[in-house]
Amino acid sequence: MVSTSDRIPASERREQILEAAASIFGEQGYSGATTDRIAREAGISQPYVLRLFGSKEQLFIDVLQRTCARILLAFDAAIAAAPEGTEDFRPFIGDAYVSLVKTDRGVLLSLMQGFILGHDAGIGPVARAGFMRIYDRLRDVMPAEEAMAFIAQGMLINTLIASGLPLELKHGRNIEELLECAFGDELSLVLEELNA
Amino acid sequence: MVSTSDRIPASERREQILEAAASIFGEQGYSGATTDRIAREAGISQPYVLRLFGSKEQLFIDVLQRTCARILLAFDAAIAAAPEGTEDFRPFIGDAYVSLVKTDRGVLLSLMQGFILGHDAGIGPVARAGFMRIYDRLRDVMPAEEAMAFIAQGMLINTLIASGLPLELKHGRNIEELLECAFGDELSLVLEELNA
DNA sequence: GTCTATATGTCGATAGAC
DNA sequence: GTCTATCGACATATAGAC
Repeated sequence: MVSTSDRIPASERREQILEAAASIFGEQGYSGATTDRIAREAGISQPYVLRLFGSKEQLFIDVLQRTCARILLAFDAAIAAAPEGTEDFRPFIGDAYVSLVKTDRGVLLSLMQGFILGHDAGIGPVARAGFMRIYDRLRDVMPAEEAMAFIAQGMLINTLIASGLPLELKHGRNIEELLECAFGDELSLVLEELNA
Repeated sequence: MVSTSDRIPASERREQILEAAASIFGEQGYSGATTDRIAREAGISQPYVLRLFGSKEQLFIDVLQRTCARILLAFDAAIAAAPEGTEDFRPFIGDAYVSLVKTDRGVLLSLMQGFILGHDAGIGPVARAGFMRIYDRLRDVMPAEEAMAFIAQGMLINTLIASGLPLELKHGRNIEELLECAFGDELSLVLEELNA
Protein backbone atom coordinates (compact mmCIF):
# COMPACT_ATOMS: atom_id res chain seq x y z
CA MET A 1 0.00 0.00 0.00
CA VAL A 2 1.47 3.28 -1.12
CA SER A 3 -0.28 5.08 1.71
CA THR A 4 -1.57 8.26 0.12
CA SER A 5 -0.58 11.00 2.49
CA ASP A 6 -3.31 13.16 3.97
CA ARG A 7 -1.13 16.20 3.82
CA ILE A 8 -2.26 18.58 1.18
CA PRO A 9 -1.10 22.07 0.22
CA ALA A 10 -2.27 24.90 2.47
CA SER A 11 -3.88 26.72 -0.45
CA GLU A 12 -6.09 23.73 -1.12
CA ARG A 13 -6.95 23.34 2.56
CA ARG A 14 -7.91 26.97 2.71
CA GLU A 15 -10.36 26.40 -0.10
CA GLN A 16 -11.91 23.41 1.65
CA ILE A 17 -12.25 25.36 4.86
CA LEU A 18 -13.73 28.40 3.14
CA GLU A 19 -16.29 26.18 1.46
CA ALA A 20 -17.22 24.48 4.73
CA ALA A 21 -17.26 27.78 6.60
CA ALA A 22 -19.58 29.41 4.07
CA SER A 23 -22.02 26.60 4.52
CA ILE A 24 -21.94 26.57 8.32
CA PHE A 25 -21.91 30.35 8.72
CA GLY A 26 -24.77 30.58 6.28
CA GLU A 27 -26.85 28.15 8.28
CA GLN A 28 -26.05 29.14 11.82
CA GLY A 29 -24.95 32.73 11.54
CA TYR A 30 -21.61 34.12 12.61
CA SER A 31 -21.96 33.62 16.36
CA GLY A 32 -23.95 30.43 16.09
CA ALA A 33 -21.34 28.68 14.00
CA THR A 34 -18.37 27.15 15.79
CA THR A 35 -14.90 26.75 14.45
CA ASP A 36 -15.07 23.16 15.60
CA ARG A 37 -18.10 22.43 13.45
CA ILE A 38 -16.43 24.05 10.48
CA ALA A 39 -13.29 22.04 11.09
CA ARG A 40 -15.18 18.76 11.19
CA GLU A 41 -17.07 19.68 8.03
CA ALA A 42 -13.72 20.26 6.37
CA GLY A 43 -12.28 17.05 7.81
CA ILE A 44 -9.55 18.61 9.92
CA SER A 45 -8.95 19.63 13.52
CA GLN A 46 -10.32 22.80 15.05
CA PRO A 47 -6.98 24.41 15.94
CA TYR A 48 -5.82 24.00 12.39
CA VAL A 49 -8.63 26.19 11.13
CA LEU A 50 -7.41 28.96 13.38
CA ARG A 51 -3.84 28.30 12.43
CA LEU A 52 -4.67 28.97 8.80
CA PHE A 53 -6.98 31.95 9.27
CA GLY A 54 -5.83 33.53 12.51
CA SER A 55 -9.24 33.97 14.06
CA LYS A 56 -12.88 33.12 13.58
CA GLU A 57 -13.61 36.70 12.60
CA GLN A 58 -10.91 36.72 9.97
CA LEU A 59 -12.25 33.47 8.55
CA PHE A 60 -15.71 34.99 8.26
CA ILE A 61 -14.31 38.07 6.58
CA ASP A 62 -12.47 35.90 4.08
CA VAL A 63 -15.69 34.03 3.37
CA LEU A 64 -17.44 37.34 2.79
CA GLN A 65 -14.83 38.55 0.36
CA ARG A 66 -14.80 35.33 -1.56
CA THR A 67 -18.56 35.49 -1.85
CA CYS A 68 -18.50 38.99 -3.25
CA ALA A 69 -15.86 38.07 -5.76
CA ARG A 70 -17.92 35.11 -6.88
CA ILE A 71 -21.06 37.19 -7.35
CA LEU A 72 -19.25 39.89 -9.27
CA LEU A 73 -17.68 37.28 -11.48
CA ALA A 74 -21.03 35.67 -12.20
CA PHE A 75 -22.55 39.04 -13.03
CA ASP A 76 -19.70 39.97 -15.32
CA ALA A 77 -19.95 36.67 -17.11
CA ALA A 78 -23.71 37.08 -17.54
CA ILE A 79 -23.28 40.58 -18.91
CA ALA A 80 -20.55 39.45 -21.26
CA ALA A 81 -22.60 36.49 -22.44
CA ALA A 82 -25.68 38.58 -23.29
CA PRO A 83 -26.38 38.92 -27.01
CA GLU A 84 -24.99 41.88 -28.91
CA GLY A 85 -27.19 44.94 -28.46
CA THR A 86 -28.95 43.78 -25.30
CA GLU A 87 -30.67 46.66 -23.52
CA ASP A 88 -32.19 44.91 -20.53
CA PHE A 89 -29.61 42.78 -18.77
CA ARG A 90 -31.88 41.79 -15.92
CA PRO A 91 -32.93 38.39 -17.22
CA PHE A 92 -29.32 37.40 -17.76
CA ILE A 93 -28.01 38.61 -14.42
CA GLY A 94 -31.08 37.21 -12.72
CA ASP A 95 -30.50 33.77 -14.17
CA ALA A 96 -26.89 33.96 -13.11
CA TYR A 97 -27.94 34.77 -9.57
CA VAL A 98 -30.45 31.97 -9.35
CA SER A 99 -27.77 29.63 -10.65
CA LEU A 100 -25.49 30.75 -7.87
CA VAL A 101 -28.25 30.07 -5.38
CA LYS A 102 -28.43 26.52 -6.59
CA THR A 103 -24.74 25.71 -6.52
CA ASP A 104 -23.42 28.05 -3.84
CA ARG A 105 -26.26 28.32 -1.41
CA GLY A 106 -24.05 28.60 1.68
CA VAL A 107 -22.03 31.26 0.00
CA LEU A 108 -25.00 33.55 -0.53
CA LEU A 109 -26.40 32.89 2.90
CA SER A 110 -23.19 33.78 4.64
CA LEU A 111 -23.14 37.02 2.70
CA MET A 112 -26.63 37.68 4.02
CA GLN A 113 -25.40 36.91 7.52
CA GLY A 114 -22.65 39.45 6.96
CA PHE A 115 -25.07 42.20 5.91
CA ILE A 116 -27.18 41.61 8.94
CA LEU A 117 -24.19 41.95 11.26
CA GLY A 118 -23.49 45.46 10.07
CA HIS A 119 -23.10 46.77 13.59
CA ASP A 120 -20.02 44.64 14.17
CA ALA A 121 -16.86 46.70 14.07
CA GLY A 122 -14.82 44.16 12.14
CA ILE A 123 -17.42 42.61 9.88
CA GLY A 124 -19.70 45.57 9.18
CA PRO A 125 -17.33 47.57 6.98
CA VAL A 126 -16.44 44.54 4.88
CA ALA A 127 -20.08 43.63 4.36
CA ARG A 128 -21.01 47.17 3.42
CA ALA A 129 -18.14 47.45 0.98
CA GLY A 130 -19.24 44.21 -0.65
CA PHE A 131 -22.79 45.38 -0.95
CA MET A 132 -21.70 48.59 -2.60
CA ARG A 133 -19.47 46.84 -5.08
CA ILE A 134 -22.30 44.55 -6.13
CA TYR A 135 -24.81 47.36 -6.38
CA ASP A 136 -22.43 49.53 -8.37
CA ARG A 137 -22.01 46.75 -10.88
CA LEU A 138 -25.75 46.55 -11.34
CA ARG A 139 -25.94 50.30 -11.81
CA ASP A 140 -23.44 50.05 -14.62
CA VAL A 141 -26.00 48.28 -16.74
CA MET A 142 -29.40 49.51 -15.51
CA PRO A 143 -31.10 52.61 -14.06
CA ALA A 144 -31.51 53.16 -10.31
CA GLU A 145 -35.15 52.09 -10.05
CA GLU A 146 -34.47 48.83 -11.82
CA ALA A 147 -31.33 48.17 -9.82
CA MET A 148 -33.20 48.77 -6.57
CA ALA A 149 -35.99 46.39 -7.49
CA PHE A 150 -33.47 43.87 -8.73
CA ILE A 151 -31.34 43.79 -5.61
CA ALA A 152 -34.48 43.81 -3.50
CA GLN A 153 -35.61 40.65 -5.22
CA GLY A 154 -32.19 39.20 -4.55
CA MET A 155 -32.61 39.92 -0.84
CA LEU A 156 -36.02 38.30 -0.89
CA ILE A 157 -34.57 35.22 -2.54
CA ASN A 158 -31.83 35.05 0.08
CA THR A 159 -34.33 35.44 2.87
CA LEU A 160 -36.64 32.80 1.45
CA ILE A 161 -33.84 30.29 1.11
CA ALA A 162 -32.48 31.08 4.56
CA SER A 163 -35.90 30.80 6.14
CA GLY A 164 -36.39 27.35 4.69
CA LEU A 165 -39.80 28.27 3.34
CA PRO A 166 -39.27 26.63 -0.04
CA LEU A 167 -38.63 23.32 1.71
CA GLU A 168 -41.83 23.36 3.70
CA LEU A 169 -44.28 21.13 1.92
CA LYS A 170 -47.56 22.23 3.36
CA HIS A 171 -47.97 25.92 2.83
CA GLY A 172 -50.80 27.86 1.27
CA ARG A 173 -51.26 28.73 -2.35
CA ASN A 174 -49.98 32.22 -1.70
CA ILE A 175 -46.50 31.08 -0.89
CA GLU A 176 -46.31 28.86 -3.94
CA GLU A 177 -47.25 31.86 -6.01
CA LEU A 178 -44.62 33.93 -4.27
CA LEU A 179 -41.92 31.38 -4.97
CA GLU A 180 -42.84 31.19 -8.63
CA CYS A 181 -42.85 34.93 -8.80
CA ALA A 182 -39.50 35.37 -7.03
CA PHE A 183 -37.55 32.53 -8.64
CA GLY A 184 -39.09 32.58 -12.09
CA ASP A 185 -38.79 29.73 -14.57
CA GLU A 186 -36.09 27.92 -12.69
CA LEU A 187 -38.19 27.40 -9.60
CA SER A 188 -38.53 23.66 -10.01
CA LEU A 189 -34.82 23.25 -10.56
CA VAL A 190 -34.08 25.32 -7.48
CA LEU A 191 -36.46 23.25 -5.39
CA GLU A 192 -34.87 20.05 -6.61
CA GLU A 193 -31.46 21.33 -5.70
CA LEU A 194 -32.61 22.46 -2.27
CA ASN A 195 -34.10 19.10 -1.52
CA ALA A 196 -30.87 17.38 -2.41
CA MET B 1 -38.42 59.09 52.18
CA VAL B 2 -41.26 56.92 51.03
CA SER B 3 -38.88 54.68 49.13
CA THR B 4 -40.65 53.94 45.88
CA SER B 5 -40.41 50.21 45.44
CA ASP B 6 -38.68 48.88 42.38
CA ARG B 7 -41.04 45.96 42.21
CA ILE B 8 -43.30 46.23 39.24
CA PRO B 9 -45.92 43.85 37.81
CA ALA B 10 -44.56 40.92 35.84
CA SER B 11 -46.61 41.87 32.79
CA GLU B 12 -44.89 45.22 32.67
CA ARG B 13 -41.46 43.67 33.18
CA ARG B 14 -42.13 41.28 30.36
CA GLU B 15 -42.79 44.24 28.08
CA GLN B 16 -39.57 45.95 29.10
CA ILE B 17 -37.61 42.78 28.51
CA LEU B 18 -39.22 42.12 25.14
CA GLU B 19 -38.36 45.63 24.05
CA ALA B 20 -34.75 45.28 25.18
CA ALA B 21 -34.47 41.80 23.69
CA ALA B 22 -35.77 42.93 20.29
CA SER B 23 -33.12 45.61 20.18
CA ILE B 24 -30.24 43.37 21.23
CA PHE B 25 -31.29 40.37 19.16
CA GLY B 26 -31.74 42.68 16.19
CA GLU B 27 -28.23 44.02 16.53
CA GLN B 28 -26.27 40.94 17.47
CA GLY B 29 -28.35 38.10 16.15
CA TYR B 30 -29.80 35.26 18.16
CA SER B 31 -26.55 33.55 19.15
CA GLY B 32 -24.57 36.74 19.43
CA ALA B 33 -26.93 38.30 21.91
CA THR B 34 -26.57 37.30 25.55
CA THR B 35 -29.32 37.12 28.12
CA ASP B 36 -27.07 39.11 30.39
CA ARG B 37 -26.83 42.00 27.96
CA ILE B 38 -30.59 41.96 27.52
CA ALA B 39 -31.08 41.93 31.27
CA ARG B 40 -28.83 44.93 31.77
CA GLU B 41 -30.58 46.79 28.98
CA ALA B 42 -33.84 46.13 30.77
CA GLY B 43 -32.33 47.08 34.12
CA ILE B 44 -32.74 43.74 35.87
CA SER B 45 -30.65 40.68 36.65
CA GLN B 46 -29.88 37.97 34.12
CA PRO B 47 -31.54 35.07 35.97
CA TYR B 48 -34.75 37.02 36.19
CA VAL B 49 -35.00 37.21 32.41
CA LEU B 50 -34.90 33.44 32.29
CA ARG B 51 -37.30 33.17 35.18
CA LEU B 52 -39.89 35.11 33.20
CA PHE B 53 -39.36 33.51 29.80
CA GLY B 54 -38.05 30.05 30.57
CA SER B 55 -35.18 30.06 28.11
CA LYS B 56 -33.32 32.27 25.69
CA GLU B 57 -34.97 30.51 22.78
CA GLN B 58 -38.43 31.06 24.16
CA LEU B 59 -37.65 34.72 24.68
CA PHE B 60 -36.59 35.02 21.07
CA ILE B 61 -39.71 33.28 19.89
CA ASP B 62 -41.84 35.66 21.94
CA VAL B 63 -40.01 38.58 20.39
CA LEU B 64 -40.71 37.14 16.96
CA GLN B 65 -44.38 36.75 17.61
CA ARG B 66 -44.74 40.20 19.04
CA THR B 67 -43.01 41.60 15.99
CA CYS B 68 -45.39 39.87 13.62
CA ALA B 69 -48.39 41.06 15.55
CA ARG B 70 -47.09 44.61 15.40
CA ILE B 71 -46.54 44.50 11.68
CA LEU B 72 -49.94 43.01 10.97
CA LEU B 73 -51.56 45.64 13.15
CA ALA B 74 -49.74 48.42 11.34
CA PHE B 75 -50.78 47.00 7.96
CA ASP B 76 -54.39 46.66 9.04
CA ALA B 77 -54.46 50.20 10.31
CA ALA B 78 -52.94 51.49 7.07
CA ILE B 79 -55.48 49.60 5.00
CA ALA B 80 -58.34 50.83 7.15
CA ALA B 81 -57.07 54.41 7.01
CA ALA B 82 -56.85 54.49 3.21
CA PRO B 83 -59.46 56.66 1.49
CA GLU B 84 -62.71 55.12 0.33
CA GLY B 85 -62.31 53.43 -3.03
CA THR B 86 -58.53 53.06 -2.88
CA GLU B 87 -57.28 50.54 -5.42
CA ASP B 88 -53.56 50.58 -4.81
CA PHE B 89 -52.80 50.18 -1.12
CA ARG B 90 -49.05 50.04 -1.57
CA PRO B 91 -48.28 53.67 -0.72
CA PHE B 92 -50.26 53.39 2.50
CA ILE B 93 -48.80 50.10 3.66
CA GLY B 94 -45.38 51.21 2.54
CA ASP B 95 -45.55 54.35 4.64
CA ALA B 96 -46.73 52.31 7.58
CA TYR B 97 -43.75 50.02 7.21
CA VAL B 98 -41.23 52.82 6.97
CA SER B 99 -42.82 54.34 10.07
CA LEU B 100 -42.28 51.07 11.88
CA VAL B 101 -38.66 51.09 10.80
CA LYS B 102 -38.23 54.45 12.44
CA THR B 103 -39.83 53.68 15.77
CA ASP B 104 -39.31 49.92 16.10
CA ARG B 105 -36.05 49.31 14.38
CA GLY B 106 -34.94 46.54 16.69
CA VAL B 107 -38.27 44.85 16.26
CA LEU B 108 -37.91 44.56 12.51
CA LEU B 109 -34.30 43.55 12.70
CA SER B 110 -34.98 40.72 15.09
CA LEU B 111 -37.67 39.47 12.73
CA MET B 112 -35.04 39.49 10.02
CA GLN B 113 -32.72 37.55 12.30
CA GLY B 114 -35.52 35.05 12.77
CA PHE B 115 -36.02 34.54 9.04
CA ILE B 116 -32.36 33.95 8.54
CA LEU B 117 -32.28 31.27 11.22
CA GLY B 118 -34.83 29.15 9.41
CA HIS B 119 -32.78 26.01 9.84
CA ASP B 120 -33.22 26.12 13.62
CA ALA B 121 -35.71 23.53 14.80
CA GLY B 122 -37.36 25.77 17.36
CA ILE B 123 -37.18 29.16 15.69
CA GLY B 124 -37.56 28.24 12.03
CA PRO B 125 -41.22 27.22 12.12
CA VAL B 126 -42.23 30.34 14.04
CA ALA B 127 -40.36 32.60 11.65
CA ARG B 128 -41.87 30.92 8.60
CA ALA B 129 -45.37 31.12 10.01
CA GLY B 130 -44.89 34.81 10.67
CA PHE B 131 -43.65 35.41 7.17
CA MET B 132 -46.64 33.64 5.70
CA ARG B 133 -49.11 35.58 7.79
CA ILE B 134 -47.58 38.87 6.69
CA TYR B 135 -47.47 37.87 3.05
CA ASP B 136 -51.04 36.61 3.12
CA ARG B 137 -52.20 39.95 4.42
CA LEU B 138 -50.49 41.70 1.54
CA ARG B 139 -52.08 39.33 -0.93
CA ASP B 140 -55.49 40.25 0.43
CA VAL B 141 -55.11 43.69 -1.05
CA MET B 142 -52.82 43.30 -4.05
CA PRO B 143 -51.93 40.82 -6.81
CA ALA B 144 -49.03 38.36 -6.49
CA GLU B 145 -46.52 40.29 -8.60
CA GLU B 146 -47.05 43.46 -6.62
CA ALA B 147 -46.94 41.64 -3.30
CA MET B 148 -43.68 39.97 -4.26
CA ALA B 149 -42.05 43.23 -5.26
CA PHE B 150 -43.44 44.89 -2.15
CA ILE B 151 -42.15 42.37 0.33
CA ALA B 152 -38.86 42.23 -1.56
CA GLN B 153 -38.45 45.94 -1.02
CA GLY B 154 -39.21 45.39 2.64
CA MET B 155 -36.42 42.83 2.84
CA LEU B 156 -34.05 45.26 1.14
CA ILE B 157 -34.99 47.95 3.65
CA ASN B 158 -34.37 45.57 6.54
CA THR B 159 -31.04 44.54 5.09
CA LEU B 160 -29.96 48.12 4.50
CA ILE B 161 -30.82 49.14 8.04
CA ALA B 162 -29.16 46.06 9.51
CA SER B 163 -26.02 46.55 7.44
CA GLY B 164 -25.66 50.09 8.71
CA LEU B 165 -25.20 51.43 5.21
CA PRO B 166 -27.51 54.41 5.70
CA LEU B 167 -25.30 55.57 8.58
CA GLU B 168 -22.10 55.53 6.61
CA LEU B 169 -21.37 59.07 5.61
CA LYS B 170 -18.92 58.62 2.80
CA HIS B 171 -20.46 56.39 0.17
CA GLY B 172 -20.83 56.95 -3.54
CA ARG B 173 -23.69 58.55 -5.37
CA ASN B 174 -25.10 55.17 -6.23
CA ILE B 175 -25.92 54.28 -2.66
CA GLU B 176 -27.57 57.61 -2.02
CA GLU B 177 -29.76 56.96 -5.02
CA LEU B 178 -30.55 53.50 -3.77
CA LEU B 179 -31.59 54.80 -0.37
CA GLU B 180 -33.86 57.41 -1.93
CA CYS B 181 -35.32 54.78 -4.15
CA ALA B 182 -35.90 52.25 -1.38
CA PHE B 183 -37.15 54.54 1.37
CA GLY B 184 -38.99 57.09 -0.74
CA ASP B 185 -40.04 60.51 0.52
CA GLU B 186 -39.39 59.74 4.14
CA LEU B 187 -35.70 59.06 3.63
CA SER B 188 -34.49 62.17 5.45
CA LEU B 189 -36.74 61.43 8.42
CA VAL B 190 -35.50 57.86 8.56
CA LEU B 191 -31.88 58.99 8.47
CA GLU B 192 -32.51 61.47 11.26
CA GLU B 193 -34.07 58.78 13.36
CA LEU B 194 -31.24 56.37 12.68
CA ASN B 195 -28.66 58.91 13.71
CA ALA B 196 -30.43 59.53 16.99
C1' DG C 1 -41.03 39.96 42.22
C1' DT C 2 -36.14 39.98 42.25
C1' DC C 3 -31.45 38.99 43.58
C1' DT C 4 -26.77 36.50 44.58
C1' DA C 5 -24.20 32.58 44.00
C1' DT C 6 -22.88 29.03 41.28
C1' DA C 7 -23.04 24.69 38.51
C1' DT C 8 -22.16 23.20 34.04
C1' DG C 9 -20.99 23.30 29.59
C1' DT C 10 -18.90 25.29 25.46
C1' DC C 11 -15.96 27.88 22.59
C1' DG C 12 -11.99 30.42 20.75
C1' DA C 13 -7.42 30.46 21.15
C1' DT C 14 -2.50 28.97 22.46
C1' DA C 15 1.42 25.69 23.20
C1' DG C 16 3.96 22.43 21.54
C1' DA C 17 4.84 17.73 19.57
C1' DC C 18 5.33 15.09 15.26
C1' DG D 1 1.09 20.59 7.36
C1' DT D 2 -1.49 18.76 11.12
C1' DC D 3 -2.65 17.01 15.62
C1' DT D 4 -3.50 16.51 20.91
C1' DA D 5 -3.97 18.76 25.07
C1' DT D 6 -5.52 22.38 27.55
C1' DC D 7 -6.34 27.18 29.34
C1' DG D 8 -9.37 30.84 30.32
C1' DA D 9 -13.35 33.34 29.28
C1' DC D 10 -18.00 33.50 28.99
C1' DA D 11 -23.02 32.07 28.76
C1' DT D 12 -27.20 29.60 29.97
C1' DA D 13 -29.47 27.78 33.37
C1' DT D 14 -30.58 26.33 38.32
C1' DA D 15 -30.96 26.78 43.51
C1' DG D 16 -32.40 29.19 46.92
C1' DA D 17 -32.60 33.45 49.85
C1' DC D 18 -35.15 37.81 50.67
